Amino acid sequence: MPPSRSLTARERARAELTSEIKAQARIQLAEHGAGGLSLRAIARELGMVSSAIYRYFPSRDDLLTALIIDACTDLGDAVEQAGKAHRKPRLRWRACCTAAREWALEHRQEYALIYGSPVPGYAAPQDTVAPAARVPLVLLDALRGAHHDGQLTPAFAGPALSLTLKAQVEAVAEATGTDLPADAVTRAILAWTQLFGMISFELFGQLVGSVDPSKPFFDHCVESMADFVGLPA
Amino acid sequence: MPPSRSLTARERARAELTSEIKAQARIQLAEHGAGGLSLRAIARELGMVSSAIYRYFPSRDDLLTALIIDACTDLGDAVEQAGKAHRKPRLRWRACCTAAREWALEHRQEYALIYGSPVPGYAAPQDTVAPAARVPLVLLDALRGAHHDGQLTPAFAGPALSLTLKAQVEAVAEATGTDLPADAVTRAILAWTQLFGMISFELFGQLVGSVDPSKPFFDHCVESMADFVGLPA
DNA sequence: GCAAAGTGTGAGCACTGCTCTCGTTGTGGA
DNA sequence: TCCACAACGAGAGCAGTGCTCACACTTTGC
Repeated sequence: MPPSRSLTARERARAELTSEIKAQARIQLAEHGAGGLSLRAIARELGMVSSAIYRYFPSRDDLLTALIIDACTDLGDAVEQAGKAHRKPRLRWRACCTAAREWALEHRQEYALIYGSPVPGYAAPQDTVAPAARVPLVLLDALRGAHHDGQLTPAFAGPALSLTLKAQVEAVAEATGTDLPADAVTRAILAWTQLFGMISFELFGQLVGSVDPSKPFFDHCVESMADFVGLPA
Repeated sequence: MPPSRSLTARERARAELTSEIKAQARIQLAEHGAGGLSLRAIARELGMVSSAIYRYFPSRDDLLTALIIDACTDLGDAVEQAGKAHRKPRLRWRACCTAAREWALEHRQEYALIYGSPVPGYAAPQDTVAPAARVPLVLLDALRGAHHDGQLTPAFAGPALSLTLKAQVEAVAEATGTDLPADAVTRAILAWTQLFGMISFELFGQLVGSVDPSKPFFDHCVESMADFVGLPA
């Protein structure tokens, strides 16, 4: 009975098996995609009976949800870490975008889990919203750096914000604790959708007939959008 | 034995049943999503035995592929028709973008089929590429209209195209038979990825914490991107 | 008129998610 | 130290799936 020092044997075993299941699930995910993920196959591979899995995950969808959350955190870590490596806002922006794409290329099925179509009757709305929000936060942070240096100068004025949009965006700014003007936040969200639109198109094969391989196009867009949001060269 | 005038009774029956199957499939698709599409359930609903379906579609994936192609054509029709309703390039651009979003909102599961994660070990690459290319073609066409009037003036210069990208984009221009400069085509592709990135984010629930409901944001982005590609007001 | 092709039937295989019961085993309190 | 209890794994079983096959029956084209 370890009072504070650690977990009981059973708890350790549980934690270990839980992550073993998830690891095996990730393997199957990479091989057969989200649709081909089978609890029975995982159990078989782990040398246990299928019903035992249900001691750890109440249902297949719960396993999927756990994988989604893990994937979000993993992607968030990758992007955050890439951002931290640079101080100059534009370099930071570049690094974040590139890191997102590279993570996606290395974890195709997990990316599809997060940004593809919601697989079941989509199970996981709330638990995944916080970890999924990390990437746009990092992008906003790059903008904030430039803004504080007085160097955030959008490439062109652009249309004025409607009242509803302005209110929404100001709520976002408040929630994320940023002091960027509504206009800049809006541009950042636009760039965010562009970034993941581009990555999704590349991964899901929508660009095959046109700009494929897509790295040159991707790099160009990252620069274009950096100009668009107003990051100094 | 109708020599030229029409199809034989069997052929008519076949065509009819084929589309009945697809219709029932679309119903199930809208209700349970792509993962929940069941051949047996379709057969049951149509009052036939499940194995009979295989006379019409060799496999579940083939049915899915047929649905994807139908969805692409449907979306393409909607966007093209919306485009045709306007002569002024910017209005045309607006109409196309809005039509794409509205179609997506009205056909969520079918949209997910086309632009979501490739469901199986993705089955359908070649047959779907032509119909899927129609939307970007319509967008390019709006640009072409402005270009011919000498009114296509991008909002800012933007980064220069790398050699590889330039070559790729010129190949796209040639393949689509447009005389737009490489720079304009690149901007159009960027806008295309932004458009569908935004729609996907809205449909797949990525915008819930931020700009939701998304119409104001969508409209703003459409205008922003119209400025970006250089469409005159 | 008749062989051939097309079509619906029903049984069956291998697989899935999930539930339930039944022994076993580790846990924490008395 | 013992013991009740919770957690756990095993195995059978249910309902559902995609898909195949041999079998009848009907339409087609020569």
